[in-house]
Amino acid sequence: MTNAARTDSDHADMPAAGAPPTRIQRLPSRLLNQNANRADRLAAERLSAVGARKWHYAVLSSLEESGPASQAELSRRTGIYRSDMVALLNELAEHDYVRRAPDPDDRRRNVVLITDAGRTRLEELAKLIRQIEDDLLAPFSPAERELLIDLLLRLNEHLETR
Amino acid sequence: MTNAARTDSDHADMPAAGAPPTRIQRLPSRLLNQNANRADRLAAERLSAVGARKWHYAVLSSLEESGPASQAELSRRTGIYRSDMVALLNELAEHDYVRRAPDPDDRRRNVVLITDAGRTRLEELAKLIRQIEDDLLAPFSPAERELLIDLLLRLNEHLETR
DNA sequence: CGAATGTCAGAGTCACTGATATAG
DNA sequence: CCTATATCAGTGGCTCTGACATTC
Repeated sequence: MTNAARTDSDHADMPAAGAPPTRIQRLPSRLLNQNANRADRLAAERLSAVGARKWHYAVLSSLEESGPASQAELSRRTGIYRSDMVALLNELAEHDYVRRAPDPDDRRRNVVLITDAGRTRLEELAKLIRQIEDDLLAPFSPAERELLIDLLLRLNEHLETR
Repeated sequence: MTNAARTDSDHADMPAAGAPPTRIQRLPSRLLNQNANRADRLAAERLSAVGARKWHYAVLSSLEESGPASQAELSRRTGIYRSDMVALLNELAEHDYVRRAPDPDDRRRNVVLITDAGRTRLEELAKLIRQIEDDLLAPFSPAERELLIDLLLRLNEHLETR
């Protein structure tokens, strides 16, 4: 009735793999969730090995790609909430990967800049991320990867406005 | 620097839509997450209007599609943890959508069955879910929907084993 | 004045762990 | 004896809300 040799508290009492997908397994929302969770775990595992989280990469990457920005602007770019950005930047600043400087033109703002150490860190994380994404998409051909990303981008755009 | 007329605490300080995607916006793991969250919110909103959650549908659907099962078996089918299944079944049983009967062949088990009321509820939820998925995938042609689901299924299979 | 910024404190949800009593 | 089942209690992470002082 059950399957292989697994002790009690494994993952979530896994199904008998290889079976044809049930109705709920074909639900896009479910598929998205399951894939997101698994991809996240994979990424978190690898990144925690170097003491990083994916948000670190997101922020550093944005700073390098689009230049310095206020925290609110960074928040917009990355999709991370203003309120959560604070602690995140604290983490990055502790390691001197970023620096906060008061904006002379607008004293409400901090200008956040990436440091040299931050750039080095970013390269390290970028390499890791590339490996992770590559493992993630291992079963797909380059064309399929493009296709998947494109579909997800379009879906994202559609859901953005609800 | 900012965009339209939005009060302070909207969503997450949204980006200027329509811009070309940045590096991080093209990351599959990020795309999956964002889409999953948004799809979830959409589903939760609609389902809460009739006092349901997506897990209700998952369980009822599984019972109808694959027949009665023990809680552990249901857990395997749906991917919901055994420990979370308890409260979920309590909710469903309160409304008499499912019933727990002791399994005569194995007194550790409860056999969970769907009731007539449960079947009616399932139909109601299935209709809602169809609408939700339809809205979710609105921008895609039928062929593209199949494609997306197929890609996500394959990805899921791949990540299942890590 | 209304709106944006950085910050903090906390809610709600979800995946997940661990332990226990009971039964195979 | 080891394993499975149903159950309960609790953790950790993440999204998200609300409020506040300061500045535009």
